[in-house]
Amino acid sequence: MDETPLERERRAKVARWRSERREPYPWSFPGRVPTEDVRTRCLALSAGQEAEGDPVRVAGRLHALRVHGGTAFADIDDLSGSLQLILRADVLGEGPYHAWMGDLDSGDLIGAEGRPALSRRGEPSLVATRVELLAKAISPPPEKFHGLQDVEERLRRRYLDLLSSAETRARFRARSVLVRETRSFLDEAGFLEVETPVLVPLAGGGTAQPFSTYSNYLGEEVRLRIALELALKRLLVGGLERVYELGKCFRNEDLDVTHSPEFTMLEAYWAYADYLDMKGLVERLYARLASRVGTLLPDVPAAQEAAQAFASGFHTVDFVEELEHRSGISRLIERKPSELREYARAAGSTVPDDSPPGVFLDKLFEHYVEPHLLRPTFVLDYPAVTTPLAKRHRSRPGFVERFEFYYRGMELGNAYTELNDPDEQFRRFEEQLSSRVEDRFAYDEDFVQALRYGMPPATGIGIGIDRMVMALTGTFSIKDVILFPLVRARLP
RNA sequence: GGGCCCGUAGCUUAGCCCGGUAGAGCAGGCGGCUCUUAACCGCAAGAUCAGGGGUUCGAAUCCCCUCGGGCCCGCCA
Repeated sequence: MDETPLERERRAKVARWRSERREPYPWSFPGRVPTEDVRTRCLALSAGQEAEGDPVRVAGRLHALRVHGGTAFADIDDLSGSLQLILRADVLGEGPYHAWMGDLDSGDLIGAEGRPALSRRGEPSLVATRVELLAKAISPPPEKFHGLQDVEERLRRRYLDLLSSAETRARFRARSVLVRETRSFLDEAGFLEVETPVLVPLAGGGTAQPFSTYSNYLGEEVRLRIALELALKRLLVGGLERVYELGKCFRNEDLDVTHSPEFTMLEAYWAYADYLDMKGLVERLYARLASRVGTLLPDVPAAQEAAQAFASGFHTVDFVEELEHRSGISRLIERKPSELREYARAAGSTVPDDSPPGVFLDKLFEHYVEPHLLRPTFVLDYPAVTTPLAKRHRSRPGFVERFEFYYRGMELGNAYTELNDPDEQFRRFEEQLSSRVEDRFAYDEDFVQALRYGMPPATGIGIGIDRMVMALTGTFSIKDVILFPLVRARLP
C-alpha cells in the first residue's frame, strides 16, 4: 500500500515510540467514563472553576489540537459527544508537555485523566494531569471542518464517514435504537421472534428477481430469499399464532434512493386478527418510535418533524376515492382494462399493453396519489385486481382487505387480511404462473399443501426497516441508513 | 434501458465556457505564542489534474473511449 509523506511522518513517530520502549498500541484504558459524564459535572461549575474530588478518565479520538505555547486545547470525540481537554505545561511538566505536542496528531486515539473544569470562556473541559496514547493513527482523518464530502468515499469507507461526522454516528445509533424498540414493541404484544432460512430452494412471496448461488452439499442451486412471507405463514399453520422476523432479504434489482438489493425486512403475522387490528398495531408502533426519535435526534429538523407527524397519528384514505379525486377520473372500478391502459399511458407509464389491469391502477396511483401522501397516511381497501394474495373484502365486492401506509410520498409498509383458503391460493398461483409478465414467479407447491392443513384467519404485514429508519430520521437516501451499501468492487 | 451531471494534494476546493508550466484553506513539517474552540502569526514542503487515446507549437481546460460515482425518468417491486 502506498504511503503519503504525511503517513511516513506519523509512522516515524511510532518507530520513535518503539525505540523508547513506549507502546503506541496499548491493550486497554481501564476506568474510563463517557465524556458526557464530564460535561454533566461541568454544569455545576462557573467559568474558570475546576471541580473538586477524584480525577476521572476519558478516552476518544483527537480531532483538533490548538496549541498556545504552554497551554493546549485538545478536542476528543467519543460516542457520547465531544470534550475539550486542557493540557498545560505547568500541570503535565515542561518535558512531557512538549513531548506530547510533538507526538499527538489528529485522528489519534488518546486517553486522559484529570478534573472536570469550565474554561475561562465557559467551555466544559477536563484539565489533564495525565495523557496516554491508546492507538496511533497513521492515516490522517478527513478535513476537520467540511468532513468527508465525497459520496463514494462515504459509502465505500463508512468508517471515515463515521469517525468524522457526529451526525452520521447519531443517525446509525438512532437506527439501532429504533430496531430495538420495534422488537420490544412486538415482544410485548405477544409476538415470537423467529429466524427462517435465507438460503432457499425457491424464492417465494413475491416476483422479484432472486440472487442465486450453489450448495455443494445438496449439489443444487439455492436462492437468497426475497421475502419472509411463506415461511412465516407456515408457522401460523404450525400453531405459533403470533410471529415476526426482522432480517435481511435480497432482491437482484436496481439500487436507487428507496431500493437496495440487500435490505432489512420486518414481517409479522397475527392469527385470529384482521387488517384493521394490524392498522391499530402499526399506529401504536409508530407512535412509540416517534417518541424515541424525538429525543434521539434533537438537532435534526427532519427527524423532529417526523416525530411530530407520527405522534399525532395517521390519516386514512380510501384507495379508489383518493385516486378518483386526485386524477379526476370517475367510476374507475367500472372502466375496461383498455381504458385504464390509456389513462396510465397518459400518466407517462410504459408498462406492456398486456399487463394485468391491476398494474394500470397501480401506475395511476403512483402517478396521481403517492406524491401527495406527505403526512403519515393509511391507504385502505384495494381493488382485487391489484392484489393477488390478500383475502377478498368481507363487505365490498371486487375489493380486498389491504392497506399500505405512506410518509413523504414513500411507501413504508403493506398489510393484508391474509388469504388462507388453499384452493383460492392454488388458483392465484396458477394465474401468476400463466401470466406472461410474471414469468419469474416461483410456485411453492408445499405452501398450498400447508394451507390444506388449515391456517387460522390472520393478518400480516411487511415493513421495510430501512425505509422506516429513513422516515423517522428524516433521511432521503436508503444508502444513508445502511452502514455498508452494495458498491461495485474497485479494480486493483 | 434513456437523459443530465461529477472525478484537481491525505481532506475541502479555485482554475475548465474563452487552451499558454495548477492557486488556496485544513491536515502534516519547522519556528513563535499559557483560555482557545474552523485559534492565530511566520517559513518551507506537498499534485502521474480518475485512466487511456486524439486535436494542437502547447491540454486540467476542446473531442472520443474506458473506469468509478451521483441525480432524474422508465422498468422492476
